[in-house]
Amino acid sequence: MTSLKQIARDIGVSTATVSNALSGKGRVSEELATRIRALASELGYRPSSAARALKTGQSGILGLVMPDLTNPLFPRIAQNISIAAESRGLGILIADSRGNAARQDEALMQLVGRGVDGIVIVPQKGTSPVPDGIPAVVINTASDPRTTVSADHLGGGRQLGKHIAGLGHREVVLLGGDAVSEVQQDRIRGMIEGLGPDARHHVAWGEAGLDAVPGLIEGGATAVMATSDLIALGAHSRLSRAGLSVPGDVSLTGFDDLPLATAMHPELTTIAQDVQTIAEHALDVLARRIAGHAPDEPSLAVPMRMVLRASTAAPRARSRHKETDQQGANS
Amino acid sequence: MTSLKQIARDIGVSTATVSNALSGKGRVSEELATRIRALASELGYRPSSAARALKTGQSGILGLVMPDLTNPLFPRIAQNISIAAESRGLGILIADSRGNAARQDEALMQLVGRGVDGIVIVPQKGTSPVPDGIPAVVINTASDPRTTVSADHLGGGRQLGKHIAGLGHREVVLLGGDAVSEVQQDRIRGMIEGLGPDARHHVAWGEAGLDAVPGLIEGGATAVMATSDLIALGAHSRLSRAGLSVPGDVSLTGFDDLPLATAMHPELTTIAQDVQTIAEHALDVLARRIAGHAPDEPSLAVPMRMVLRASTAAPRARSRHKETDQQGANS
DNA sequence: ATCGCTCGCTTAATCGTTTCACCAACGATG
DNA sequence: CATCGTTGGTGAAACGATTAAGCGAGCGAT
Repeated sequence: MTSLKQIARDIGVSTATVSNALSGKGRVSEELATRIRALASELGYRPSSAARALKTGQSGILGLVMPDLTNPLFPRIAQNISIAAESRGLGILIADSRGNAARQDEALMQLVGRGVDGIVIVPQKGTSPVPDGIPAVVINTASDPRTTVSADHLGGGRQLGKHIAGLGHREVVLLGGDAVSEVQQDRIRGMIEGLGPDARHHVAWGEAGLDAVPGLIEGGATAVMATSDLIALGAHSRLSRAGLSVPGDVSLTGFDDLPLATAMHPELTTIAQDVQTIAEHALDVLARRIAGHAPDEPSLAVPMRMVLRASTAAPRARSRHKETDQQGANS
Repeated sequence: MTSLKQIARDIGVSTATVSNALSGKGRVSEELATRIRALASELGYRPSSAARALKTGQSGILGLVMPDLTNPLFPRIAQNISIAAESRGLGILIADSRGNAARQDEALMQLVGRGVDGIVIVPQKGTSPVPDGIPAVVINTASDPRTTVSADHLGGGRQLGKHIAGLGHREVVLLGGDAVSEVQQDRIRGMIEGLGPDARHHVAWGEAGLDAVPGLIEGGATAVMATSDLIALGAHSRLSRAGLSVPGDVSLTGFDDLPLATAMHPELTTIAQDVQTIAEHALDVLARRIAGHAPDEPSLAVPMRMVLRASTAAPRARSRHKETDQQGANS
């Protein structure tokens, strides 16, 4: 490894001068500076990040705590955080908390121990860790007061709900995967608001909820809104199997705009997070916190973008409309 | 931040003694050692990783270069690498090369610049970077000579091929996403070998390939084998739309056992990579390379595990079997 | 001729840890 | 009693970069 000392000796100046020449900070004659830069690049000089971190107290590395990388949405966040970090000259050290709240805290401490300058947290379902002694931002849902930035899940649900209601649907199945997740609760709340008071809705969760879908349709519902594209796919399969076509008999919406949304036929109407904006904002705030400013900023909800595809349409006029056979509660 | 010096001053010994007591390396009386450890944990002492890295020349951090985090398979690899690294006391610095070969080299250099001890590379399609001056391992496909460890894509294809042939299928559509990818080529080669000489096959690529599926089935094929679950999903949708049922009319297989494989109905027969073993092996080799041993090890192909689900069955006897209408070439 | 200023560079301290060489004390040994 | 080995510790030099302070030289202004 070539060090400042090497270059300094070769050229015949002090290390301070070399440092100044390369960083452009002190006063160095232009002629000498170019000579130094030339030699540095010729020797393939790379400053030791360890030494720099030791001296400056900044590692230039951020920690990223993810609940579970295998959930298809999180990698998108990870990728965008990573890109945003890179454009700021920062690196990303990831820690996967593997769906476990205890591991989440441990991961946090590990990152701190490795000397990261700040931490981005996408918390486990139901938790909101508040790390102390280190700048951090939290990406979750706007309804969580400790969140720094998030997609506007509520508003996203509202958009989809309005879309479905606008098509004329008056009885809708709302399908969630996990009732513990605040994100999913927000999405469903939003959908309900968007549907408005004139539409009936049935909320169903998990595998059992999926299995209940054909029955609910038979009971008069004309649309299924899922809190994730994956769940929508499950619903679609069950509908096909029951002989119901999308969007002919049933309209179907997802959430997140995963790759599978376009792999399905019909392609899925869904709603996409603006992950890039979220990542940018998160890093902006984090940078400010690291710099010591802005101890408390209001949390930001980034609007979601609806992606209209082929899985939604106006409800088909039914021959026999069972008004009475309503399952589930209106809440 | 509490430093060794602090503790040393508080207890009244030298920093060397504190360092020895905490690391258990030098000779320190048991009584003093416990006293030091007690104070250290009381003050919440965290050794400065920067200082340690500077002194020892080892950062304890590995770099991970990924082609594209949004591809659903890679996060699984990332997660397992991250877990394997953690159990070895190492951290993972990720770099996403965003489907771009130039960015891949750049990411590599960035990681080196950040002082990582070694690098794990999952290369872009068609590339095999050989970073110089730093220990590295490559995860790709066994047919690439520069690969360190990979899933046995060839063998996996073979297993699926045998399964399909064993069910009695004699005319099969092989569906790939991207002909440039060596991994997909290996998978298809394996499938062909597994099907054996008695079965006819049609190889088709990409979107156009997907659209050709119903026609090929009409022409007499009774099974579709895709090189990825996502592609299988696309095929499934097109089959349903054409009025063909799975597995009644057509058997369907995927690759990778993504979450969507069980979200579909029928659940998809597919084949899973043993990502954990791959990650473990990769890190073992990398650790040895970092330690300076084992400059060249034979590349390892980790067997894949077939997951039999509901999307495959024996072909239904056809009323009119068009022997002649064969599209595509047998290679 | 002298003062003060800027320019261009050097000196040296510092970040926190690790590690090697050395030393003092002390009991055991020949 | 001189010698040896062991125990428990200290001192100090690194690792590589940053940065404040200092210093001689040249030069224009007074």
